[in-house]
Amino acid sequence: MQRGRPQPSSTSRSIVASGRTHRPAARSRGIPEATVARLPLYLRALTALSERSVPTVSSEELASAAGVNSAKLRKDFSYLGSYGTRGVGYDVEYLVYQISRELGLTQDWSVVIVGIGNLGAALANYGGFASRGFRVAALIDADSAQTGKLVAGLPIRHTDELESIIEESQVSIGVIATPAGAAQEVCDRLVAAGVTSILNFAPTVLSVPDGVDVRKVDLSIELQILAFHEQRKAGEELGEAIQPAALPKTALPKAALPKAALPKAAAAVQTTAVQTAAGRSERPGPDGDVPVVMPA
Amino acid sequence: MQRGRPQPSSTSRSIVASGRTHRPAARSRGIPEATVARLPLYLRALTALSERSVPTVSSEELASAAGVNSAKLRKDFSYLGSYGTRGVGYDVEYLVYQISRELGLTQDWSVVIVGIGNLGAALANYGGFASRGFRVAALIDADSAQTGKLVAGLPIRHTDELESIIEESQVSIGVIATPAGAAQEVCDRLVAAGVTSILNFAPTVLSVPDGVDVRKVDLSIELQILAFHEQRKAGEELGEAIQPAALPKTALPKAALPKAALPKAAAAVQTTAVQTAAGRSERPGPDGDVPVVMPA
DNA sequence: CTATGTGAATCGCTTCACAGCA
DNA sequence: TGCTGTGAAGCGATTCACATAG
Repeated sequence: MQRGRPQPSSTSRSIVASGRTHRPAARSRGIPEATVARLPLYLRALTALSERSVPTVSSEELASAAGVNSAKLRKDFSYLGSYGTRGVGYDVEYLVYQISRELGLTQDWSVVIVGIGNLGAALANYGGFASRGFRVAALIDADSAQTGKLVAGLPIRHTDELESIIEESQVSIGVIATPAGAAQEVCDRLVAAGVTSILNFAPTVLSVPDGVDVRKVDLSIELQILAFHEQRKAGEELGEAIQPAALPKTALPKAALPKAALPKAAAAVQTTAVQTAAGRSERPGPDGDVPVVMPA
Repeated sequence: MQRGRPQPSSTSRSIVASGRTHRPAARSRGIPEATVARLPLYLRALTALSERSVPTVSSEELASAAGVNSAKLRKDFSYLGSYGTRGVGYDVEYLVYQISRELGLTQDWSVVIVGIGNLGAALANYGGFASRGFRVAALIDADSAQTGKLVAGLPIRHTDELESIIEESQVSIGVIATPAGAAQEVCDRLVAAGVTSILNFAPTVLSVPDGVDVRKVDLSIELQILAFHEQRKAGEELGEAIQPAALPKTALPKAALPKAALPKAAAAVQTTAVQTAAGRSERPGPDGDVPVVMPA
């Protein structure tokens, strides 16, 4: 337990989020989460075909363009309805429309990007934003020295205006690109102001009330996963078992591991963590450690 | 020896990737992919505890700090071995070490970042890189006008040097932050030069030979997934069924949908992968997974 | 008595394989 | 004949619940 915070809703569930936040049974008409996650992929492939004026595609072709196998694609589409023609394939334009509608892209969504450092600027300049019904309502940063500067044609606005901006522009999606230490607070303010979906780029586990979806994008985690597999590959080549045998657990029942014995994996972190110290560590769990992209 | 390099083996399998690329049975000693994806999360939480000099944690505490439930955490740790003490909990330092080792963070990994726009710069400045055994060997960009400029203390080098840089620095992980159109070519060169793990930020499905892992981070996809849920929430409030009824499929057997009726969903990607797509893929990380982000 | 470690049940996604329609 | 749509089987991951160690 921890995290009590001025949340609008009742009990502050923690939950996390990589995928759906929780919500056991809330699918409109039951489209599997895994399928939803692939629809954007299909949409992108279909859009490319559409631009080349290709009228129809078979599940096989579309699947390979999207990088999935055809059985999976057909099963995915079956959740949307029977939009194909046996013996022929799928009508590209029609499918683009159906998927767009299913994903809610037939309407505009206002988003705000908080934290305009290199990453925030990159996101602001990202073309995929505007091209799919996402409208950047504002760019927000806590550094008043940045206020007013133009990024991607939009003026950076100060954090003080966050609530009013959300209100005025009916923002429902917030993108957090701040340092880890500021993420939870920004998140809380966004939620309190009415945002119900958050895309978090800060390396922190965010706590949000029920009903709010959080998805995270974490570079550090991705790299670590790659490292794991990379290590595995190296091991296979040499007949496995190269790793320094794990220190026998029994040898050190309690804390007893000489810092020196530990590879610098842990120690190093402190480097950046220091800066993160900004956000006091009163919070139990998450709170900074891995620094993330810095603001301007 | 280390990192071997599979070389663009025979047929250019497509594969794609969000999670592990494929490889049905290749786990060293069988740690589930879903567990591997969570280890970085635990490590981060543990690191924070370590900095606060907390000696031990219970599965319950650590789980809430990492945003997962305790049963899952205990099951995850059980794959690594019995590192806890019944009735007490886990020794923080010891666990940090074990997880670091398991993830391969006890050794250094050289990475190159290709495409130094806003995103590439953001990644270069990302503190989490250096803090976990990842060493940025070089920043590479195709724009010769940028060559030599310093970003995060490192000089930008020209694409022409890509192969020699990989060779010299024994780079095994490549981060692609170029525009979508250049991604596949950069990927091919990285792989040909010996890179066996790729983190792709370009909104494209990359084709790589077997043995090469690709993970992707795609902002556009994440936003679309959020939009889907956002739409669902709105629907619930109003008693569902607000969406403009789908055009009856039967009404337009073939292409017949007036462009104008389609939301402006299309228009932007035009990838290079379309042509090459081939093999099967795999599902993204354990949970949600994927998404995107464009370069400058 | 507490909190880990884990077999067993459950859930969800993927893959198979083929019926059915154009 | 060709390709979609889908029941059913197969698998992996999550959750349950409790035996077990300290």
